[in-house]
Amino acid sequence: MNDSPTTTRSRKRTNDPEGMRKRVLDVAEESFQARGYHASSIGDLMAAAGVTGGALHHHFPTKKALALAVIEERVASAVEETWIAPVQLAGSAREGVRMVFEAVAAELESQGFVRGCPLNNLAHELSLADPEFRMALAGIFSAWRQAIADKARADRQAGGDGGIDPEHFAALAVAVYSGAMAMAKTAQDAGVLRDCLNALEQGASPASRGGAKRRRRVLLRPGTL
Amino acid sequence: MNDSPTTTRSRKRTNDPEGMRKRVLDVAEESFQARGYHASSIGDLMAAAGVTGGALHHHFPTKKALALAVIEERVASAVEETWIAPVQLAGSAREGVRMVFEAVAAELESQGFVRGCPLNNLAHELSLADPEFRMALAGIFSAWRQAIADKARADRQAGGDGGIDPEHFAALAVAVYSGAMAMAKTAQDAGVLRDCLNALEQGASPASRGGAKRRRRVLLRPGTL
DNA sequence: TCCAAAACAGGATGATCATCCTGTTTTAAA
DNA sequence: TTTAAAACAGGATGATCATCCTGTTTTGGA
Repeated sequence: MNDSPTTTRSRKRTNDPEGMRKRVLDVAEESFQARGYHASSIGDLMAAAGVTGGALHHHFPTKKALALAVIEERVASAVEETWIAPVQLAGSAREGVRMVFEAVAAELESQGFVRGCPLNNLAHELSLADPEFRMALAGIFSAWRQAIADKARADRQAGGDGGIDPEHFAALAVAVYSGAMAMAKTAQDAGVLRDCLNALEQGASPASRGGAKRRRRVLLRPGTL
Repeated sequence: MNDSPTTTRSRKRTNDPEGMRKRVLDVAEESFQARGYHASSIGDLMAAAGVTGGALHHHFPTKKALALAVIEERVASAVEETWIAPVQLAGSAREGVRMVFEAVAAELESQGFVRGCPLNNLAHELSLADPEFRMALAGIFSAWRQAIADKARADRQAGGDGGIDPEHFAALAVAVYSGAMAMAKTAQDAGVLRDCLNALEQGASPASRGGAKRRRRVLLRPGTL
């Protein structure tokens, strides 16, 4: 923002490597999410973070190293906070999934636009670009699925009766969320999250049960952004 | 190389605007799928298609115009051939979905690698980049969902018995496929497609508690076409 | 205090990219 | 045959990009 006064030579500099690294990661996480990896130039990132080329290069020698740090430190923790912790705290895997879907849908609707799932956004762009990217992203998907499967397994043991295979249920939950977010991002409408949750909870069978289903109102005006 | 009747050394050029346009679209479709939009340079595309800059610029003035053509002419028809037509020909929406999942899984397994869903790949990278991209991609998602919903609606009328809302079922099917393909691409393993299909067909319920809930009977016998 | 390493500054560099421009050849209608 | 537009060739151009390089300042032990 502003530097030293004009007349006084306040050339005092305070090193703050952790803070500077954090600012770069903040900006990179945001830009990768909004514009993607290839569309985010490090020049833009430098300007947005207020960081010089030397400083950025000191902390992240290459753009790839920066992206890897974003994936491992930010995307992973976003999945952890949004999905893994809530599911572990929920009464059951099924209920945890429902709560996350509803929480995300509500957040997107109040926010008014959809930028998509950070993990899926980067996974689509980078999985085939570099094996290191791919492995880092695959690990996050794996942890995500595992957390849901663990919860479902615990449910099964507590309830005594076995339902669907926990691993399969976890794969389904992650897939539905990922795909619904893709559609929500493209349509800029979070309503599809509710549609999918609704279908999931009704048994996912198109013609197996008569009964009441209700249509939910979409709060977002289509066509915005 | 003596196919020309005249032995003059005048290099005859034959204009083939449609063929040249097709070659460019072929190469662009392939590269956008494998590397993405931003990672595909038009220089690479020119070399791969054997086309000069002037010719490429004549047919596609900008890279954006080329991508829009790929989306509208290639991605849309890929979804049509892979999903819409098979679902319409299937015995039911549910069965059509199952057949597509299995066909894609089998193809990916024999192929040995996973490049992902063309629509989702471009949707993730381009939906937020440009409103024209976003609308073109949203239209394909919409047609995809609509085809499945129409089929499910027809099933319901034919069967008399009403199940889940056809629109919701369609959203779920597209979401599960999209998300499963994202995971398959990142893991480079198509097995998750089978996991998700398995979970879908078992009712998507992770555990039933103490016999309070019974597995729902599905109207359709397996194996009918 | 001294000094080496870490932290930071900021310009340089070469490569790459999408687009544009001028000119030539082909095509089809007049 | 004439002619104008379409089709194609291929280099030019300026912008952008990621990385590197040289130098300066700060920091934390010794």
